[in-house]
Amino acid sequence: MSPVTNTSRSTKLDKPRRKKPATMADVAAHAKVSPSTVSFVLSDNAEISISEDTRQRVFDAARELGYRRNAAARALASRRTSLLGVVSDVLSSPFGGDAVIGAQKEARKHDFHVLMAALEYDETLNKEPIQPLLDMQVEALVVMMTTHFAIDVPHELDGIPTMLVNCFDPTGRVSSITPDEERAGQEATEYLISQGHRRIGLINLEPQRVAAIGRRAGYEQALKQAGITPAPELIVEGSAQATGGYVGATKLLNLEHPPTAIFAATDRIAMGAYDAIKERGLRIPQDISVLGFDDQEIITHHLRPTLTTMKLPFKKMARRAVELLADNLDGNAAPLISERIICRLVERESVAPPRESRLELASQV
Amino acid sequence: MSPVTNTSRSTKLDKPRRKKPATMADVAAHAKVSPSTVSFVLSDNAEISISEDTRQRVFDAARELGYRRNAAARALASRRTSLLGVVSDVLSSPFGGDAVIGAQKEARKHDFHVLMAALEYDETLNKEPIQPLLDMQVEALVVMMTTHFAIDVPHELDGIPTMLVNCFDPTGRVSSITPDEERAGQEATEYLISQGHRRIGLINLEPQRVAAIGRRAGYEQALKQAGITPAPELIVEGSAQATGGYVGATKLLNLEHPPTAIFAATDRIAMGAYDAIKERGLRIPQDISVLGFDDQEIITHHLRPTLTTMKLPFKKMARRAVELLADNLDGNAAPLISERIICRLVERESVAPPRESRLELASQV
DNA sequence: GTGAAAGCGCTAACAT
DNA sequence: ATGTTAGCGCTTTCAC
Repeated sequence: MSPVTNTSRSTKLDKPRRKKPATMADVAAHAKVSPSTVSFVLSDNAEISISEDTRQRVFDAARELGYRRNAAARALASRRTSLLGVVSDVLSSPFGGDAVIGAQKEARKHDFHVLMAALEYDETLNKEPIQPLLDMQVEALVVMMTTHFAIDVPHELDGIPTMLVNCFDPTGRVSSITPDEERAGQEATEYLISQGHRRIGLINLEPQRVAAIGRRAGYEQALKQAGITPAPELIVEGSAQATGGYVGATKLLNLEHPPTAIFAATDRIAMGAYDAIKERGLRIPQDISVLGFDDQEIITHHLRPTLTTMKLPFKKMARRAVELLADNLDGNAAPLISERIICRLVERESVAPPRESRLELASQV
Repeated sequence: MSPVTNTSRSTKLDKPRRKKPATMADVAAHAKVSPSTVSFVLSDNAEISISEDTRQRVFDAARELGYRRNAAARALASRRTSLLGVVSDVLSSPFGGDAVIGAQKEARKHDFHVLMAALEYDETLNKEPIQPLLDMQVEALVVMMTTHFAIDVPHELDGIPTMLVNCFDPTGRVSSITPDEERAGQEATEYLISQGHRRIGLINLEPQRVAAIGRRAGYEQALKQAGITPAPELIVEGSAQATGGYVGATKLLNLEHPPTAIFAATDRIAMGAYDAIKERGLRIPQDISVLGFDDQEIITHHLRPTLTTMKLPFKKMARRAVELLADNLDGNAAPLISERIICRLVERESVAPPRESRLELASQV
C-alpha cells in the first residue's frame, strides 16, 4: 500500500469508523504530482495548461480513490460557495414545483447548487425565511412569486445579485423577469377571434391585480383591432378560484346574448366555468368555448374536455433568471435587467368555432 | 476607528469593492476577547461556560458588525456541512411541494439546510441527480417518492444516513416511512359504511401497485367486518388519472344495482368520476357519494361539491423523516426504522347517507 | 473562564 | 508545465 496521507490518522472510535474520504493530497500522492496540479486539472482551469499525460494520471488516481472535492474547503479557499438561493412561494401554491426544477436544472449547468427558502403562498417577501440562505452565503438570489405583484426587496439583499421572477421591484432597483400579461391577453383573445368568435366573455380575477389589468387590456385591444366593440356586460370579475369561475360563467350565461366563448383569466376560473356550463346541459366546445390561463397540468389535463390555455411560463422564466445571474456573476457589474416573457397558447380541446359560424359554413355549402 | 483585522487589507480593485464581511477575528477584537471565545459563545457550546458579561459583549460586537459566521469555514473546521439532501419527484408530480416544505421546516429546527435534487415524476432513483448532493457532502438524505413503490438504493448512499418516504427498500437495509395503505382503505370504507352505505364501489388504480393492493385489502376488510359480502362487480381498476375515474364510474353506474357510494383510490380518479356522474344528471352526494384519496388541494377544494378524501400525509411523513435523521445523526449507530403512518379522513361535501336510508328514515317518522 | 495554536482541505499567487 | 506556499475563517484541543 502506498504511503497515502490518510494512513497514519487514527481516532479513538477506531472500530466501525467510516473511512475518511480521500483528500486532494491523497490524489496527488497517488498520481505522483503536486496538490496544485490536481487542483488545476480538476477545476479545468483554462489559464493553466497541463500535459495530457499528467491530466490522465490525475483523473485515474481520483477515480481509483473515489475522490470528491470537499465543497467546504473549496468555498473557503476560493470565496465562492457556488450556492444559488431560490426564495419562492410556488411550492405552497397550486403551481407546484415545476419552476423550481427549471431553476435547478439551469443552476446545474452553471455549476451552482440550489438552496431553497419556502414562503407561504402569497406571503410578502420578509427577511426571516431568507436568513438561512444568507447564512450559507448564497452568491445570487432568485425571488419567484406565484402572484404577479410588486414586492419590497429587503435591504439584506443589497449586496447580492438578485432576479425577481413574476414579481417586480416598484423602485426599479432590482432586476426582474415578468410575463407580458397584456400581450398574452391579446393573443388569447385573438385566437378566439380567429376561431370565429365575436362575442367573447372575460372572467377576470380581482381587478386590481397586475395580471388582471394586463390581461384585460390585451383582451380589449384584440377586440378593437378586430373591429369588435367591447361589451361591458361580457366582462365579469371575481376571485381567481373555481368559485369565481362558476359565478362568473353563470352571469355570462344568463345574459340575453351570452358569449360564444369565455376567456378565463386562470385555469381554476375555467374549472369553475366548466361546472356552470355543464350544469345547464351545454357542451364544451360545441355550445361554448373556454380558454384558460396558466396551464396548470393537473387541471388542464384532467378537465373534460382538456383545456386550451395560455401558458404562464414559470419554468422558462426561472431558467432565464438563473441564466442571467450566472452569466453576470463574474462580470463584476451586474446590469439592471427587466425582461418581459412571451406566453404561448397551448391548444387542447376546449375551443372550437362558434355554433353560428358553423351554421353559416353549413349553409354556404 | 478601532484597528480591526480587516482594515489593513487592500486589493487592486479598490474602487467599488463590496466591503468584506466581518470575520470572527473582527468580532473578537471588537469585543476584546479571543476568537475562540467568540466561537464558544456563538455556537452556544454547552461544554464550555462563558461569563454572562463576556457573552453579552460578544453578541453586541457581532450585531454591530453585522457578523455572520462563514458556513464554509465552519463546515471545513467542524467537518459538518449541516446540509440535508432531499431527493424527490414530488416537485414534478401533481403533489406539489407541500412535502418539501415540511422537510425544510423540520430541517431548520435542527439547524440543517436543505439541498434538493429533483427527479422526474415516477423516475426510478438513479445516481445521476444525486451526485450534486454528494458533492456537497450532505450529512443525511431523504428520498421521497410520489408513488408508493420499492426502489433500489444505489451504493453511493452507503455511508449516508438515509430515510425513504413513501417508498421502501425491498432488501430492508434502508429505513423508511410509508403510509398504512391498508388501514387507510379500511377507514375510508368504514366511514362510508357508517354513513349508511352498503353497496360501495371501489375504483382502484393499477392493481399491481402497492397502494392499490393495500387500499383494496382495507376496503374488503371493512366490508367483511360490517357483514357485507364484497361484490366483485363493484371493484373496477384502471389508471390513477381522471380518465380512469371516468371509465370506472361509468362501469359502476351501468350496473343493474349501482353502488350508492364510490371510493376512488385517488383524487384524480374522483375527479373523473364526478364527470361521469354529472353527465348522467346525478347529483353528488344526494344521488351518490364519492370519497377520494390523497387530498390534493387543487382538486379537493375546486371540485363541486368539495371532495371528502383520505389524506396522504406527505408533509407529516417528510417531517418525521427529517426528525428521525436529525435525532440519530449524533447518536452514532442509526437504527433501522420502518414506520407506517396513519392517514386521516378529511370530511368535505361529497359524502352523505344514501338515498334509501334517507327514505327509510323518512318513512320511520 | 479564557486564550493560543494547530489544523480542516482546498485555491491561487508565485516560483521554478 | 509543474511545484511551493500562504492563507481562506472557523473549530477545538490543550494550556493557563
